[in-house]
Amino acid sequence: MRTSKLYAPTLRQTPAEAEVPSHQLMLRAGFIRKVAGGVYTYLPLAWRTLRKIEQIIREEIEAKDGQELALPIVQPAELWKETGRWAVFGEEMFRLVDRHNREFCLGPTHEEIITDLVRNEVRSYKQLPLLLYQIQNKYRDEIRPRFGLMRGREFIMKDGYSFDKDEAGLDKSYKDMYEAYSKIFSRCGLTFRPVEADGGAIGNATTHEFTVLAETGESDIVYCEKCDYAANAEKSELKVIVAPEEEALPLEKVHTPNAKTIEEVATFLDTPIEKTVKAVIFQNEKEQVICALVRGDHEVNDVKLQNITGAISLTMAEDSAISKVGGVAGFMSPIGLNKDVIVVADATVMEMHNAVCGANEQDYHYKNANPKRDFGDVIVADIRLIAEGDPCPHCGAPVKMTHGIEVGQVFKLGTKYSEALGATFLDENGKEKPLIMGCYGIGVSRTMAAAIEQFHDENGIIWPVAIAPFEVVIVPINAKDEAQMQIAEKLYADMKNAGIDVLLDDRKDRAGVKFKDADLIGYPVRITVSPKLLDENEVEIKVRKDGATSTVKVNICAETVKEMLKTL
RNA sequence: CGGGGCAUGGCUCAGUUUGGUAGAGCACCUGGCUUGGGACCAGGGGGUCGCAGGUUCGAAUCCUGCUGCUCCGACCA
Repeated sequence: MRTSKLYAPTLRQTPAEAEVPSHQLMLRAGFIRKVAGGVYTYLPLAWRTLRKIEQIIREEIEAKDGQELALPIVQPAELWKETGRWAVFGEEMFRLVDRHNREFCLGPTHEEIITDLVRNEVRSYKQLPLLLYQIQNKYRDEIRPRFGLMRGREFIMKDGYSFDKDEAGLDKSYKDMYEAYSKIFSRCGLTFRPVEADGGAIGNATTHEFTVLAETGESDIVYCEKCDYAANAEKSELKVIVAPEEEALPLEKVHTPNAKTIEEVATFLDTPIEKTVKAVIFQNEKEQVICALVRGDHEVNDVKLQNITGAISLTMAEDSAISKVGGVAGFMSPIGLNKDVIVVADATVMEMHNAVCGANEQDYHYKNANPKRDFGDVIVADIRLIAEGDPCPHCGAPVKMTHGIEVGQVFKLGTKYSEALGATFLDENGKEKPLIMGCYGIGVSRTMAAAIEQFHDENGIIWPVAIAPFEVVIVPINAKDEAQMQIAEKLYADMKNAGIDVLLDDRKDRAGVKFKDADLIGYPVRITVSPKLLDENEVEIKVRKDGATSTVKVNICAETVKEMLKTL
């Protein structure tokens, strides 16, 4: 490919709409253009990178006997109604109606479709295990698309599904995919970490997220440096902290004017924050009010809370809902609320003595609240969010926290979809059983963005070789100079013959322009054909990653670069 | 959905407070000159100022409504 023919319009200035590096750089370097909120065109450079990522995925999944197929994007509502997810997905699903008024959606994921396919064809355990996958656009009408390709409404996803006859088979399929994913992200050159994640609505399902470590990541990751524990913060379990025994004092109502936040209350009453109880009020999709109690210095883990209450969605409660259950925002506690409220207390709260909590009355709190005595009937559970320094759930050492971008997830589904859709097979004994399923996703377009988040500098992108749009760019300082162009053309031909993915920047622009573009787009290696080195029959090699330069004779340049690419 | 901000040529923005008929830099076209880090000179093209109403002799500017984008909070690959 020659740059003069390449459609890669670069921008000198950063478009105002972009906030994070990957978004800014993909716009500037001519990788993407926005068409609508969360919807982008992939230009040739982006498409080359995406195809390279996809190819790596294909090779690794097929090494585990996965087979690629293509499921439809347009999907009938009936299948989704069979599993109940037509309602569950809610606003996030792009829905459409055809001329006969039949309902469809644009696929946000494909469990329904794939299970429907398999239930009609798989009859016997002899046909198992089965691993099917596809790579295509997915559609989710996100509340708030942002960060360019990191959270789009249309995005490219690899989704795979395994079908097994028993748990042991599922364990094997899961392990296979876990290994394949580790290889995929390693081959893409990414620094990543598989972390334990929350199984969500499917109870205690086993699931791992593959997370690329990056500042701008939206996931909070906790990890332990002592052992190999790593988990999504919302998943991590916490031990109960038992406060030292104290004699229970009588409950006392105290005036606390203008003290609404827990810090203000603690300061006002001169009480350590560890002896206060914080109430956070949510409401679920049925508008039931849920009062979550944690120690004053702790935070509520809303994912855990959602699982425990079985809520489909949880939002912060409105003031009207709070007053309906007899509470006053800012002065909440379970003491004195009516029966319409669901109270969930963190296990640590129940072990506290003589604590401070709200009095459900403007400007009043209680002192000496003893949860076991005073809080009445409450659900006790682990609903606290882990924080830096909390003990590691495995070994007890203080945990660290970091941010990550979730690029993949492996999930043991079990029989959730096969039971809902009646996908069964006959086992060795002729007995009908539901298929045991697993599902495995990779955000392909997000992986591209994550790579940029992880590898860039003030001059532009720094692609890992494996997923760079081109591995090498040849830059003749002056494309109007015949001697230079002759060398450049020779190198271009040599490298193509050597199987190098090479681009020739034959534009008649000044050298500075071509250098700036090369850095911005981030080709791993740049070859400069310079009049200075012409007499020696040499050219310069520059590595994008560390800026190292060296010179090499023209006749061995291609093989030198070929070797060099293996080590970058 | 709640809360901020923005909308003027392809891009970045000025002009809006105090109405008077649209401007800069970059990009683009032509010619010249130039080639190791986003050159220079000369000439040129391109905008019904997001949309719809209204006020006014006159609206990018004032008023009303809408739309789109974007950032901060609850979802997800």
